[in-house]
Amino acid sequence: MKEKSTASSVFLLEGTPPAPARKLQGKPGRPKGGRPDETRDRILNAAESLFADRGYDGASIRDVAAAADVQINAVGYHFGPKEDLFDTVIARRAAVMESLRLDALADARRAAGEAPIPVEILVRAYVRPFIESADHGEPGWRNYAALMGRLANSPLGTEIIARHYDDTARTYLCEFHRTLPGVELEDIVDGFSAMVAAMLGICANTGRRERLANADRARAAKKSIDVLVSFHAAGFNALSHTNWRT
Amino acid sequence: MKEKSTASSVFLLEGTPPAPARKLQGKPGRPKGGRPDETRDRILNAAESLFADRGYDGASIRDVAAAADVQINAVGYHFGPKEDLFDTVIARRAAVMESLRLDALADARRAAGEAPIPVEILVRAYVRPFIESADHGEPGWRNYAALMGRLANSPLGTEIIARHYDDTARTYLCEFHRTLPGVELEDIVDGFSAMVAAMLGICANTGRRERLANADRARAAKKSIDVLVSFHAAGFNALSHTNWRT
DNA sequence: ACTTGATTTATACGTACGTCTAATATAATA
DNA sequence: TATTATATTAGACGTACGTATAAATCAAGT
Repeated sequence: MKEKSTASSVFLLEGTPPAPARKLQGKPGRPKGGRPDETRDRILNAAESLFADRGYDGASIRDVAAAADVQINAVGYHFGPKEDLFDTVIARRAAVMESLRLDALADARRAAGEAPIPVEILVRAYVRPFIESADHGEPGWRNYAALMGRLANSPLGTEIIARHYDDTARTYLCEFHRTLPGVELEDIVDGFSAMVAAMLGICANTGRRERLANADRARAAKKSIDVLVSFHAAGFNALSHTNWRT
Repeated sequence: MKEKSTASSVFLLEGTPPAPARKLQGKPGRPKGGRPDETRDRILNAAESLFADRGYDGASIRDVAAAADVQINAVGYHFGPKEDLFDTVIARRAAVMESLRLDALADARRAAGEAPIPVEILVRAYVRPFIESADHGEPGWRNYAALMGRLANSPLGTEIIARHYDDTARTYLCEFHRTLPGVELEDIVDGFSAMVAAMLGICANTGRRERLANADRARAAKKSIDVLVSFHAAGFNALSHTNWRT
């Protein structure tokens, strides 16, 4: 296995420009005008899409290799065992997403000054990067969002999510706590979990919402975000107005 | 070597392991005091637990058979192909759950008379049977709840959920619509989806909520239900007070 | 009592899986 | 230029998978 900085891969997330003709040669050995980073990204994109569609166990390394148009062993060569490939798929976009969320939070903090950040702003700052990326980002983001939704309630996913997303979640929870000082942390966490679950459900795009609403197509991302924000901000506010001593 | 050899039979005879506790006899053929229904339930319970832990592809028929203490082929004999086994696992509890939910809705309708049913009552009627079953029902309900959570955002799960749960969902959506007449159906469906996602997230018991709240153990089901109901009822009410003009 | 069907054990088949090794050709480096 | 490192092709290994078949044994109907 080789050790390599992920900087190039993250950079390539912005867009894979040329899409060079593959299968330049059927010969073994390092290809002439080879671009290893492009190969790595092709494998990661294929894995992301297949993991999203079929799950970790349902997507085989052979499937990934075929979709990426590489030999089977190229996958193991670049990413090691299957679990490492999976984690790499999650990690490269988790880093981007968390940075977007922290940026949005920093903006909100700047706008609020010393005052608590309004709940609506907090909710929007957390969910908007995810939903918008899944909607207008490169197609990979849509697969990634579906994959995260599928992972949400699984043991494997929980471990990975903890590793990549808990830090930012805690940062947000502190802000929620500051905005809602009378609410117990456990209740805030329940609301936060509900918010995340709803966000993932929207982006999973299973078609159930459209079916139940008798709609012929998915709503615009902007409307989804607005409804989600309004709904969950009201939920958070209700936590401080409720007396649980029933 | 296609011909069945006698050597293998001899090997198996001398390799007979110590008889397991449950095995009344190691002989082939229908067992003496056999209870086929009990065998079927054992297989379904084992499958339910393993599908919940490892997912559809991650749990093998061999795993299920071993956990149920039956031969591999007993599974296929009783339930057919793997997909049919999976559907049977879902179906048996879905029928019970939907009946509990429709009962709760009927009670609410009776209490409300001709008036709209309050949102809090609707939310509680839908989520309480699920959360309570997962909490103090037979242990299989906990596995079932975890399995449903894992299924929620997956293509396979979507198809199965549609088949078993959409009818009742539509019935509830009608009531929500009656209670919130000024709200578009699509917005109500968004709220309903958020509610279901939060409910499943609670019952999936991944431990993330406890970790983020620095809690050492899960909250009581009653408190979870109360928070969820209060939170989501407020969310639904916000849908009618919001102007989506932008 | 006899026959038929149901349920179990035992075993096998063909395929797909994740991983590994070897060979080879280019890139990078000294 | 010589040498090492890297990226690719090709093939194989051992295991596990879902499923199928045969035989054995008991239950149930006649």
